[in-house]
Amino acid sequence: MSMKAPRGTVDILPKDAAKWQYAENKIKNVCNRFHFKEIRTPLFEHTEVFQRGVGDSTDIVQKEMYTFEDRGGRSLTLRPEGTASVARAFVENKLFGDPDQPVKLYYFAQMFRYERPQKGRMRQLNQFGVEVLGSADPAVDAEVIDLAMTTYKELGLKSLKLVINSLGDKESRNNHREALVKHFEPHKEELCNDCQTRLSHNPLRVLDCKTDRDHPAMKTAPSILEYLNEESRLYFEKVQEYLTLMDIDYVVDANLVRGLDYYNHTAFEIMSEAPGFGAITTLAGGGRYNGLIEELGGPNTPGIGFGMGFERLLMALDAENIEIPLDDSLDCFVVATGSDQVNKVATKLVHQLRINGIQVDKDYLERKMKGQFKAANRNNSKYVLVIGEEELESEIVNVKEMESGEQVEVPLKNIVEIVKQKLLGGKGHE
RNA sequence: GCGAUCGUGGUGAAGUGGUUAACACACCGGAUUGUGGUUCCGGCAUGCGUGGGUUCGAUCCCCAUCGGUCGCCCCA
Repeated sequence: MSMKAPRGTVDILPKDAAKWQYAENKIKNVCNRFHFKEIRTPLFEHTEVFQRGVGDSTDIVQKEMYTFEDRGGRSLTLRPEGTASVARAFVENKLFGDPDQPVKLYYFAQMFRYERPQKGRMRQLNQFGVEVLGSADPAVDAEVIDLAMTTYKELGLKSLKLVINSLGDKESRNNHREALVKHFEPHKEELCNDCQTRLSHNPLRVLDCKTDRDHPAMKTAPSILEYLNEESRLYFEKVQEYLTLMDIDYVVDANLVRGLDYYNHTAFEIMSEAPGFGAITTLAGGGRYNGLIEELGGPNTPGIGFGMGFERLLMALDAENIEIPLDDSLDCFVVATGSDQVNKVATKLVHQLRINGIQVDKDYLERKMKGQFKAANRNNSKYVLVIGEEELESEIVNVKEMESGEQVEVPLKNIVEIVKQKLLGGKGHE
């Protein structure tokens, strides 16, 4: 086999696609109740959107982007995440001028990151995400977190852990940054290579390092929480108050540092604690980004959002053995054997049933009657209609209920009506 | 980018330096000349990831390459 899907991509075949649809519908239902509206942005953007939106110092921009030049010599990039695109769309379409503020958006989108694939990490991945633009109310932070937790809970997940932190506002961040550099500078030689560069570019991420996590200096490092100014501290407290009154359990982790440059104030991650989930446990991550819109040329507008990995969501459902209710039954299968004329009548019958709202299929491989019944059986068909030479002549069709094996004769012209009645009479059909 | 491991038919999987590569499931057909889920019988046509090398001979040995899986970094 020479034609293969590119590395890090997968085909989602019908059996799995049904699960995706199920989860998507559940999530859309939650979004609707939270009064979020869908937004769809392009699959690719000018590279600059991500360089400025996500941040030049991030791993995503530095080594994970699918960037290419189009025929006009423009540098374009397949989106590696959702927030920058939505922010760009917000600015470009002047949504800040919409009387309905804040603007509450959600999206389902493919993302692309050039990485080595492994469990829960693909080069093309799917995310459900949410962005709220135009409000700096801590209740919005709580609402966004609530939305994420609600979707997980309604899908049946139980082993969840919500971790939150505050990165503070610009002033707090700068003060903390200085303190961090001062703290780690004397130990610089003892830290790993990555951390040595992090120290100058983004010292916050040193705290996140797993190689040096046991270094003594790590434990005595200044916590961001101690450097929050009054305003930032109060903000963070408010967010926690709201979470508590909504009965959302959380853990504060001062070392939670999100990888993207644009975050400030609230940062959070939701992880799965289900056994056998694999090395990667983060299901969703997000945070507040109050300077981003301005950075992209819009007015000073606060924002917050999260991205939720769809593949990881399905993995988590699997890890917790949550059955997804899938209806793979078929209303009706038309079995036809005989002359060309029989096939014509059968084809017309199938069409008529379908336009009358009935789910129907038939054989297209010239199988024998037995084979056609097997096919009907394989497709969990509730009813089988048999048409052959005899039926053609008498204009009476055999309607067989597969489960009971009962069979009745129905005049061809009444068939749609009768099948409809039977399906409605039988319970469980929607 | 680094590391480990694997790569046999539609699927799951045995296997060996040497004329016909098991078995199971699935699928199709027949027994039952127009009725399924059980049973029995039969069929499934140059194939052992790809390219080199060693050898009289390689699916099996060596090298390379591609790909899958898992892990590191980082993240969804």
